Amino acid sequence: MRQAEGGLRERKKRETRAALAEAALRLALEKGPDHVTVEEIAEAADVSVRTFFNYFPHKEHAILGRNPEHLERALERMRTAPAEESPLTTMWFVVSGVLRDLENEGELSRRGELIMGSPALLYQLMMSSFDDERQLTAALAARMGEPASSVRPALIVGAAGTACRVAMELHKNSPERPVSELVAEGFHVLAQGIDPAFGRRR
Amino acid sequence: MRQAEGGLRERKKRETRAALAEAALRLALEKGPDHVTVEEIAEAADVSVRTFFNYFPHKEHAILGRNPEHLERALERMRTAPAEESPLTTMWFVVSGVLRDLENEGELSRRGELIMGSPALLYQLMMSSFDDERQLTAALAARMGEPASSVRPALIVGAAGTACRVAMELHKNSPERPVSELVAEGFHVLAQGIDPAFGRRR
DNA sequence: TAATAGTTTGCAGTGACTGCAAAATTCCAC
DNA sequence: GTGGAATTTTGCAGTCACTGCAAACTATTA
Repeated sequence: MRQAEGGLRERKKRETRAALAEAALRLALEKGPDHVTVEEIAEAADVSVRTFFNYFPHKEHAILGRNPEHLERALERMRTAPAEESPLTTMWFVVSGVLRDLENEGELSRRGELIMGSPALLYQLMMSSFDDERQLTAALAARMGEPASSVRPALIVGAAGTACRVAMELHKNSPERPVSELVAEGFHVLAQGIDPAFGRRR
Repeated sequence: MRQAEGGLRERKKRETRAALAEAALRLALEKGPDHVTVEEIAEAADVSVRTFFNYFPHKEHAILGRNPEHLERALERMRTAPAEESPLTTMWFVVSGVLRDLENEGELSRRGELIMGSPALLYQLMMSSFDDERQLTAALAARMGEPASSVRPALIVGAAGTACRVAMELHKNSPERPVSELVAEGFHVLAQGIDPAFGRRR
């Protein structure tokens, strides 16, 4: 019988994965993401290099240590949102949920600057974000009763992501403003219209 | 005396660069971006592999073959925009200028689907876009008389980029709608407010 | 035409990543 | 417990991207 949770095998896999992610993050913080080799990470987690690649497709993925639960919870939040909630409001709750998750795990401060300081990491983060965006867009379009090919749902999800990225970037230069505050401001600007005078003379 | 344009040396450099970019694009279209090796590209352009890396930092950069003139023209457009033009309108002209440039070069159709089909290319494009974004943001913030740390200019530039990306993605699934039309729709949605009901019940 | 400055190239090396097949480990039925 | 099935780990060989270095080459210019 297949036991997905309790078995020794499953537990060991979780442990190995966690050990690799932890080692990757620690070493990246210590030595800078570009100066860590997969060999070191594997060694620190006490497995072979080959095993590392059984768990993660590349170094960056391990450092990012993305938690698949976040996306699941985000999609769940979207599915169960009250019908009368407007789309960007839903995205707002989704995003703040993820931010809260990250803060609870202490990951936000720990990984934030690391990511923003490394093109390779930012790139991989966005890469995996695109997958998420696609799923979120599909879910949001469904919620809004719009076809998958319409611009608005995709733009809402994309712009929300942009607001997060911009917030992280600005936070890097103005650390006194917390990310969540910057994100909130971004959402408000988006909501009201980024530029009401568009196409007209102001 | 330094002669930046006419010299044989300069011309040869331009030719080599063009030959490499052309070979990279042709081979990527032929065999798929992931199945081209730098060795093949260099061979097709009749230079050594090492020389390839003197011109481009990585394979993707050569395939993208980004034209630095586009950014320059974009920044120029922004600098010379009439004072009474609203920020997103300025971005609109900037973006349509680039789109027109790309269309004139026949690059849009040729590279568009290639890029959207390859994660590595899309990431690389975005990465180089980030640099552009930073410069555009700075220029736009200056134009708007806002500090570099404020959210709105960064969000306008970022959201404009998102509109372009979303347009490319949607165009891939609905080729009958031209990219420029999708971009235009995106800008209008952004301008009016992506979600006027944000934070309220609708 | 000779010195100089800039470009190309080969070479050696590091490091990411993959496929394959053998070895080790866990699982499960008996 | 034990044995065979299923799964995971590992080593190994190999490909490819990319870098630094120093030698060979080529255009420039005095």
